[in-house]
Amino acid sequence: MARKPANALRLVDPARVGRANPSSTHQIVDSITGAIVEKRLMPGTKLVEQQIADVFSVSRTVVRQALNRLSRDRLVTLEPARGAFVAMPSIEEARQVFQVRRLVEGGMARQLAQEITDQQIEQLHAHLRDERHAVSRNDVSGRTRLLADFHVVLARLMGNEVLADLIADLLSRSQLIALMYQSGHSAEHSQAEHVHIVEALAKRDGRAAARLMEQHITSVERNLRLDPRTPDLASVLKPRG
Amino acid sequence: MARKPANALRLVDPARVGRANPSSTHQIVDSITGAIVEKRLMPGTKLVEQQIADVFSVSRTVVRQALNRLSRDRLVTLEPARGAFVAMPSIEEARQVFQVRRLVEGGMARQLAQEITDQQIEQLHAHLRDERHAVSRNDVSGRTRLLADFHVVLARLMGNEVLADLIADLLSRSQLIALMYQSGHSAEHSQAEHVHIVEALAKRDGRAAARLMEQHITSVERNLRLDPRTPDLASVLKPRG
DNA sequence: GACGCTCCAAGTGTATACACTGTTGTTCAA
DNA sequence: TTGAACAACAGTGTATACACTTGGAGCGTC
Repeated sequence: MARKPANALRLVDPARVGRANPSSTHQIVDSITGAIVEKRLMPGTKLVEQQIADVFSVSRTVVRQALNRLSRDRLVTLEPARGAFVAMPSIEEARQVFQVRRLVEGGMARQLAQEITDQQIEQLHAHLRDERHAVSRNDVSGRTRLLADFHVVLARLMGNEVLADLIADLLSRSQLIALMYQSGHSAEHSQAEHVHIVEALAKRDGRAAARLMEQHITSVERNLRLDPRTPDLASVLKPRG
Repeated sequence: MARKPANALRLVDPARVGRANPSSTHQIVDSITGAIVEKRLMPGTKLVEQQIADVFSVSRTVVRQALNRLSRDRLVTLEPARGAFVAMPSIEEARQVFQVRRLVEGGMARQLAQEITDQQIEQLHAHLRDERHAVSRNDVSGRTRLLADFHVVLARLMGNEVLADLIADLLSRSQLIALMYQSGHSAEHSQAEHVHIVEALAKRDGRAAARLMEQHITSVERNLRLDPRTPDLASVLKPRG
């Protein structure tokens, strides 16, 4: 391997070359995604390219790629010549996302009930156990993740990558929405609903599974403060009173 | 309008400034999308950045943005350090896309039947007329577009932008799939199925609308040559014989 | 004092430079 | 003749330079 340096100066750390590249772009995307989901970056926050570049010691080129990718995930919005901002999904958009989720996940539950195997049901029970532990331990970030993962796990059981990606997408949007319109939904409640859904699946009752899934999503939505009478302005301006 | 040149040298055509910017990136995306959908670029074709840059007289920077955007639409795949290629969706992926479409569009039809207005039904009839004309005129590209648009029009009637975007997405993937696995589906057949769907919607029969939509999508899928026994290799190598 | 204007700073959009990767073709030894 | 090592090249990945836009502060005018 020891080949002579055809070029005297080598600006890139040779150790990084050839490694399974955690692609700095991807790393930045993950970092910002995490920051948004964990409320360290609030909706509306401006994301200045150079600042991010400095943090990660890369050029703006890479940061821009990351921001573009984030904008396709709807986590940030890009305003031409003005910059990137943490997305602020509107109430209308929030409603639409939940409507689509009812449609997609309801249908998925109905179908899954018809083809689920005993082994897969056991997987779901394992997941429910994890959820229950996180909830009882009051592990907030863990339980949030697990409660969201439940939906992706179901999608994966369908063996349909396209569907799983789609649902993962809707979920990340849901989480931004939940964070923006402060969800009052209790984790215990969600967890209980998940249990009911799995029960219906175990009974191969597609009708019930679909209905419960739709109710569950509706219940999550209803616990958001999607009230047009109190526009975001209110909560934004209030603190100054 | 005649404002004095504050800066002696102005490298950008002033006429473009301030206009509704057709954003060169977007223009490139559209161009390539069109070329793929209209079969001028076949699946697997390598897209060399500099060549595209030359064609549009822009830098690789802009081209890379466009390619990134296209890759998120699944129309091109990016292979690290190797380049961009017109996507070649696998048979498995094709099946999954159609399964998701049945799920989403079936559910959409069911729901739409419950809330559709007379005026919207008239809109659909108008669309069906356009389809029929294009089919009878043997306007291939026009009818392809209209037959695909039918599904997006339905989505838009739901007044749900998120859903409409989702379906538009699935459709563009379907079109690439159709083009890759040479669809033998007749336009007349598709058109007739659309008519049946609209009839069910007009009767507010959600059950039937959903069933017909699912059958329609299945019928389109069945007419693809999704046959694992004849791998793409065959059609790719044949021309050289 | 409100309005408009000019100028400046911060930040985005695009072009270009250059290091690095992957590939192909060539040379040479077995 | 085959195959390995190597050299050359085409093309991608990233950094950087610079033009342009936006927003706002300072300044003069009414």
